[in-house]
Amino acid sequence: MEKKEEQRTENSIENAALSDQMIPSNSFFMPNSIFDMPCEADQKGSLGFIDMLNVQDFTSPSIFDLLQIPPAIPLQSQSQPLPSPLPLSTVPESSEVVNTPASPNSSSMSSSSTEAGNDKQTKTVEEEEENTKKQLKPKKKNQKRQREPRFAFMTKSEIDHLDDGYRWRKYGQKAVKNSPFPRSYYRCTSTACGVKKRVERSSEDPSIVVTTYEGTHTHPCPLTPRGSFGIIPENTTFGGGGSSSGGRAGGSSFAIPQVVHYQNQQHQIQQQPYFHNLAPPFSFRNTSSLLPPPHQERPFYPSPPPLAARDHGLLEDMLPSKMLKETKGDREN
DNA sequence: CGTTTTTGACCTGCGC
DNA sequence: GCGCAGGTCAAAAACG
Repeated sequence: MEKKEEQRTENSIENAALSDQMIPSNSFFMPNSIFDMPCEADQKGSLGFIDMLNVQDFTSPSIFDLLQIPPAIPLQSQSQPLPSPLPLSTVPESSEVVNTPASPNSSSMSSSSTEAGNDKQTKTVEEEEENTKKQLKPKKKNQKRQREPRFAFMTKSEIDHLDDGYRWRKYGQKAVKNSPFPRSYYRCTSTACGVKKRVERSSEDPSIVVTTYEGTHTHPCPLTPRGSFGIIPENTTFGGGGSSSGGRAGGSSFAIPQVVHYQNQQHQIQQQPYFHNLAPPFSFRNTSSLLPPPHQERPFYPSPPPLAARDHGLLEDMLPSKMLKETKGDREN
């Protein structure tokens, strides 16, 4: 049983989150860039954090495109150099993570999902809707449950449920084996959107919240009065406009998102450096001290801005020195 | 009153 | 086939 236990333990988080991707460590996706992009998103409809991740098709080019991310891009954008309407035709989701950092700076947040995706990605939004609905009820029969591409983030936060601009409804909570913290399951409240997300705290570091997004939003961010990132609305995280899930999770918090490396085979969450440049773009509750003036919109940097300078100070204030070391080390690599 | 959270039960997948 | 753990459902409760 021990073995099993170990395995399970290891999987607890990875399962939750991953298995699907490999995200290059030293480059989540440059908050500076992505979160600054909202300048554009802002004008067109405002994209939320998740939008950036999954729904790059509404108006602006995918962040991944912007970031010059090669092949391995999340969700639909994968192999889609240009923005296109949701229903991508046939995205050969090569499932495997083909992370090929285009450049040292390119943040390739690959997504690729191994398990799921294939079908859905080829379906139309409507189909997806139906599919989602069906899954809610009749499912439970044959056929393996299909899973969508997933993205996992490690976030240094006091609260479990971070605002990301979308509205989520909690539909379940489960105790995780070998973890004192339960895992919460959320679903996007938008009827046509079957995106889910799981939130759990790392048993190793309670201050870290592992958020796993699964699926692709089929709608623009509902909240975000004015863009999601970049502009930092008060009391907003991830540019979300306000509250999510009823906002009951409220409370003060700060969060430092960090992409987790989920390696299928290694089953290991690498304690990657929390965002190298997590400063501004990422807005978190009560982090005003870390943020630039709310009105300050930042231009999108095609290439990483002065990150090195940035993550210093901020990071050191918030992260364990150990992590910083790792961060540095990672960066040097 | 509508929406969201809570929570126990049920379903599913997987390893043994 | 069995048991375990993850994931989801759905009724009840809580909240605004």
